[in-house]
Amino acid sequence: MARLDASLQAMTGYRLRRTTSKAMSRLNAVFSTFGLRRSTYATLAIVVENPGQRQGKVAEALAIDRPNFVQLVDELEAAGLLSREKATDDKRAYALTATPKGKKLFQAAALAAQTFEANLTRGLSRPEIDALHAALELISTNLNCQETTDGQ
Amino acid sequence: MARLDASLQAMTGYRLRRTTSKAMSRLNAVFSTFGLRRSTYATLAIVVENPGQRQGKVAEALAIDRPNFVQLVDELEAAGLLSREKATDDKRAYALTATPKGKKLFQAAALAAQTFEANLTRGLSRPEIDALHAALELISTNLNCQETTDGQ
DNA sequence: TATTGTTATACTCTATAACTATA
DNA sequence: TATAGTTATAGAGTATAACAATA
Repeated sequence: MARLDASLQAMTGYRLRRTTSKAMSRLNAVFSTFGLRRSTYATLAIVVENPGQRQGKVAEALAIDRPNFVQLVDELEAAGLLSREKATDDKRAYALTATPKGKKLFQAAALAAQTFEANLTRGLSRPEIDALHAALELISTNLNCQETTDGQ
Repeated sequence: MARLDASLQAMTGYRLRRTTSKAMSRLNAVFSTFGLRRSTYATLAIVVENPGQRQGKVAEALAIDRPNFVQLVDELEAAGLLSREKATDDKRAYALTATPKGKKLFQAAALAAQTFEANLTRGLSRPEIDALHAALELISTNLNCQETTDGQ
């Protein structure tokens, strides 16, 4: 007998889960050397590249529920990596901006992330990586549409 | 400006995470109609298809830490879906076997899982699905090998 | 000594209800 | 009344140390 999970391996969902789980664990290890996790790195990435965006918009872009995002921003702010500034046009809202320290840390972490990416996709050609991304995109789209078709 | 996470989208790791996260959430919803979760379904699948396997071997196949697997088996046993039987050759070990009720529930849940799979991969040809699986397999292999090469 | 299953524990991620201050 | 950010809380998944029974 080969693998006990032979029939599960036929399912894309199972393969996605197994591969992603392992990859995310390793990626967290990469970021931990910078005092970051995947979520704080991703937050920093968006804030560095989109200065002044509102907190809620950043949370939405990352598909993180707003209540959970509050503590992420707290953490990054406490570490001096970004700052909350009152939005001029809406006193309820905060605009997020990366500090110089935050930008610098992000650049270093991004380099490590790219090295990780290269190791992750080693053996895949550029067209193969593009095809992988396209397949994941299509699956994402299918999942969005399923909201409607599932209930029938 | 397009998407706030534009640069993150260039990374396979990020795409894997976003797509898989959404898919797993939906898959849990599918299994919940059978009183199952992904983990209990996967356990049931292996036990149905590999009767008499030891608890530790099943946990290992699913990459679930043994302490965490105990409560999964407890749950399935309490629901009358599988049974623990003392292994004949090793008094420490338990052999897991699905009950008739467990087999029946698994068959029904497996059908729902296949429907979910079809919706998930809608728009992908069989060769494209195979290529996706191969890419995920290669990435998994790369992740295993990185254990060695990362530290250098 | 090492291994199987177990207990206890803790940490992260995720999800929801409800509050406040503004709009 | 709705929205932005917040607080509190609860559940699932994950990870580790340590124990009893057995090998």
